[in-house]
Amino acid sequence: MHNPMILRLEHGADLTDTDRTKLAELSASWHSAEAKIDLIREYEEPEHVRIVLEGFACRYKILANGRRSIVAFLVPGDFCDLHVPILGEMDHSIGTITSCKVVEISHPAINDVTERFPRIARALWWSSLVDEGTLRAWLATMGQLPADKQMAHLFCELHLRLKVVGYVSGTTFPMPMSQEDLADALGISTVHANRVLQQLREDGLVVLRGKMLTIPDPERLTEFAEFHPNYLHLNRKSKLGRAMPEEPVT
Amino acid sequence: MHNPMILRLEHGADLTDTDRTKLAELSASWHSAEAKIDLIREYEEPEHVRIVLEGFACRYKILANGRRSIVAFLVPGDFCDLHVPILGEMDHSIGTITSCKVVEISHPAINDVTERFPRIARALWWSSLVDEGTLRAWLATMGQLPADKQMAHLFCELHLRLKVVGYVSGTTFPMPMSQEDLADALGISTVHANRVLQQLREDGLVVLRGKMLTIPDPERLTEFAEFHPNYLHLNRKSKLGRAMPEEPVT
DNA sequence: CGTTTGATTGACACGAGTCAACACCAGTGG
DNA sequence: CCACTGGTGTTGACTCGTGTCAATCAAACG
Repeated sequence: MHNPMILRLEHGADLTDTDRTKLAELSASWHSAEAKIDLIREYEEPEHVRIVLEGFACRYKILANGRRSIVAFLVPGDFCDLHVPILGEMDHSIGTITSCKVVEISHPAINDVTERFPRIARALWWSSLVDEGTLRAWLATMGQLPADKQMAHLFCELHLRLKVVGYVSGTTFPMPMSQEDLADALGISTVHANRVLQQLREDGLVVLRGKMLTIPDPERLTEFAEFHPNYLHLNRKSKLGRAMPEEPVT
Repeated sequence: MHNPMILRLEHGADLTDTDRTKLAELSASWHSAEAKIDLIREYEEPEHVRIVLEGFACRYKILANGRRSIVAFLVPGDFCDLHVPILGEMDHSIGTITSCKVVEISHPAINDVTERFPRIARALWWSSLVDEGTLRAWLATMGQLPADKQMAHLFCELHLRLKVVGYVSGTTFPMPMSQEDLADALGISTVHANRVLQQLREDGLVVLRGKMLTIPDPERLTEFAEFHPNYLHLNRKSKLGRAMPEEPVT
């Protein structure tokens, strides 16, 4: 099963084959989105829930001074707007970073699924709560850690999240964010993002070639970043150490 | 109806009298908690869901360097750990700021209510999603705004949230956080928090006497802070302008 | 009343922002 | 095929917001 959404949701509930089949069915028809476009904008009230099946995107807000603040990265398998059926209006925008494959599911379809498939409902609930935990972790690191550790923390998180959906081979994974994206996510200037990234490379903590990032010594990076993955709540499955099949994905 | 939880949840769903009665029943038996103690600690798996009926508390994380990061303030009517039934382990701690009245509801009781009272279920879902929106707003302001605007933004938010639960009279409301609390929430040093707060007072943006904060000119403060309350998703009810009864609470 | 916690102040250091230039592609079009 | 372009990454010089350390003051408290 290569569907990243399903791979991820497995961590949120004990899915059955029936559940998986239903999820696969839901994500069968996707459409493409270009890189660097908005999928949804703040104040809109989207008609459906979207899932990123392939590619990278981000949640962001534009502040009054014109600056962009990225408040989350979306990787394959992530939901864009599970909250919309309840909240109505978007309180942030979602934009693609790379080109993406996106699934759209109507609200009625979501309601139907959550009513008929309680384990899926639980997994969606879990997914939303993990997003919340991730926000808390970002807030804590952004508030208290210097920029180099923040960036290292982000890389640790991406490493783990991408491993879950099978995008990591060895300790190498795609990291298509530009330095501006990183800067907007960490709340620093692009110039500073550049310097911090250089420092991490000089120190041998990360290797960045093309858009692929390699972590030569994950333990060292984890310690440096003060990264504690508990907020991702992946413990339902075995430790992830090498428990996940390492299937490189194009 | 003076129950702050109910006042708040009214914004998340169209509650009926039956719903309100049930909610009142759930929060009938509370217990007191002292100021400056932990209600729940990270890594624990609490047995029940807690609600702050009276008093102020905060969610926080302690980082490896020993610093405390406050990632949310809890005001009367807020839930402590709605997510625990799904996530299991806490990924942060909750500590009181003032003494509090706290309600504890067992997981089975919560499950029972959400199954039998769909509007309440929807309101709880809403509550959790608003928490998430608030985290996004904090992350954006913390990342991009200077400390003085951050603090002003926090005051605007507290003003509105407390107005919903009837804790605002005129434009004055309780603000019992110490400067250290504010500093830990904004990710700045206590010294800087002190100076920023002084500046806001000098500029006449806020008046702080005792533990009561007054906003002489809400519009001016809102503009200064670049505060957009859309992330609190209170629009279900009328504008809140003076729609809320102004009932000062001790 | 001493003791303690929280608020305030000053001097100094440093992380990070800003501005501005320049280098390095990849894509485009003549 | 090669200039031109725009996006991205890189670098240096200077400024400024904030942190740190340390001392003092004020108010709350047992």
